Amino acid sequence: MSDENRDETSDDTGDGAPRKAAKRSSLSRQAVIAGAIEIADRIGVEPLTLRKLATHLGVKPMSIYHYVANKDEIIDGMVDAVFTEIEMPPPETPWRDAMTVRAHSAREALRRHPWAAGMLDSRTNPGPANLGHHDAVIACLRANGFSFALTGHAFATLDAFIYGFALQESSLPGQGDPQMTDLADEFLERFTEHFPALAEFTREYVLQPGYAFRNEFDVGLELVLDGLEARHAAEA
Amino acid sequence: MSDENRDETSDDTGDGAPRKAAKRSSLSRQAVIAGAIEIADRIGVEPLTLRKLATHLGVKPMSIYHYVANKDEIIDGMVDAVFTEIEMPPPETPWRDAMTVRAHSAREALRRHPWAAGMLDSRTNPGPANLGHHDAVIACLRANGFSFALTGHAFATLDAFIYGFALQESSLPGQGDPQMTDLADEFLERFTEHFPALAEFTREYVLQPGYAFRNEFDVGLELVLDGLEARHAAEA
DNA sequence: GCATCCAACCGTACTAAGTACGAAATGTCA
DNA sequence: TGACATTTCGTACTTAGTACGGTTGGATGC
Repeated sequence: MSDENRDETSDDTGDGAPRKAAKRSSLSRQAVIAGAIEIADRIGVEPLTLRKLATHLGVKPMSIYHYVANKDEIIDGMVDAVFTEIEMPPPETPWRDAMTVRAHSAREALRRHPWAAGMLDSRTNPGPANLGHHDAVIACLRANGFSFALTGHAFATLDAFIYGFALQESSLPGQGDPQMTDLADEFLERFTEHFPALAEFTREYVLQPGYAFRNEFDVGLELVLDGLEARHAAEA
Repeated sequence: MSDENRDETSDDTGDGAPRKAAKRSSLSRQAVIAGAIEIADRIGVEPLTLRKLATHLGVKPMSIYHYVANKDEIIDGMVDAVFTEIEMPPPETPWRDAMTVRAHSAREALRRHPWAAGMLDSRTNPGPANLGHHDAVIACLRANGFSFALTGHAFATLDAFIYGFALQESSLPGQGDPQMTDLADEFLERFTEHFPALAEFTREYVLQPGYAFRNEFDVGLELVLDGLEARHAAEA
């Protein structure tokens, strides 16, 4: 359980460190994790099994163990791979724009990989991409004159919002799902009496054409950024 | 270890099926779910098995299936039981106070049951306590003059923040853990060069006496509420 | 060319977990 | 007390993770 080598296989096209040349290898740690992500994107993490992964990769289950120690290591790798997809806050950019970019990027990544949001707990050891991303975030805020304390607040609040939003989004039934309206009708019929406010809200707002939960992200983000901006101004 | 006074009022789950009084039942759906929560609080949800649960309840595994259809139903019940512990926004209270109360209460509940935060995805069907809680939240906001749209924004943003914060908190190493400092030292030594901003932030802020991540909750919540208040005022 | 080596790959099998099926146990009521 | 319903459990099947050791085939030294 004490792993310490998180360095290898960071080269993708084999240009950098001349690791052991692949002999008849069609497999690699990268390929394993990438394959696992493909499957998880399709069916979710919980139904992801090593056997399905092996089939997907065209190998037998035990072959996988040559590249990872166990399934947990695969999951950790998957989560960190998602962080790879998140744009860093661009340097030389006002903090608010930078945070907006990275927030939207994170949200997109978590939308491509809905299983990832719920994985953030129980994954106690962050990978290098995760660390690198947060390093960049902190550097950006500090460079813009944020105190340590305000940096901490911004960091915690933005991340909580982003992850929490992704979590909510991933537990929603498919948006635009044609049967969503059916479900909602059923829902309304059965629950109007018990949950009148919720029913009314659903009927008069959520079910109206043009509503999409995902749009709430922008508003919420602006709201948080407004709050940070006010505190930043007060600090100066 | 056989203590068996489970005096739950034998009760249906609100689905309308009139359950008959248990005859020699020391078990019940309630007891099953309560036991599962106790175990999950101690060891987490993933290591929770029906066999461990059965042992904990003093019965054999298959007995559990008389009260629940399968393990998923237990998990759903557990999540909804957590919502039971969350205080509703008190009526006849200004919205900001009401939201503060329920946010802190939710956060406490999710801290008592750290496994719950990550369970919110993949649990597509909300239970009655969940629905009831959100009904009360919406009712509170609407009664305070929030438009449907602003209610939606408040709802989405607050929940995202609360869940996201709980998620972050649950993935943290134990606060006050005496070895946290050791870990941090190790962390700093190894990562200062790669992640200078993160390292500095950790050294100069996180490791300072008096810092506790949980305090970030209050600041973040105020921040969100400030934003909502401004928009509410603009709406009037 | 050939023996050797070693990484890559896989066959087998063990353990644990969810749970189907039906039997056994036990309490209620006529 | 016996018929019956409810509750509990014994057995066993299936799938998953993975330990362990064997097999394979290209690169290397002779």
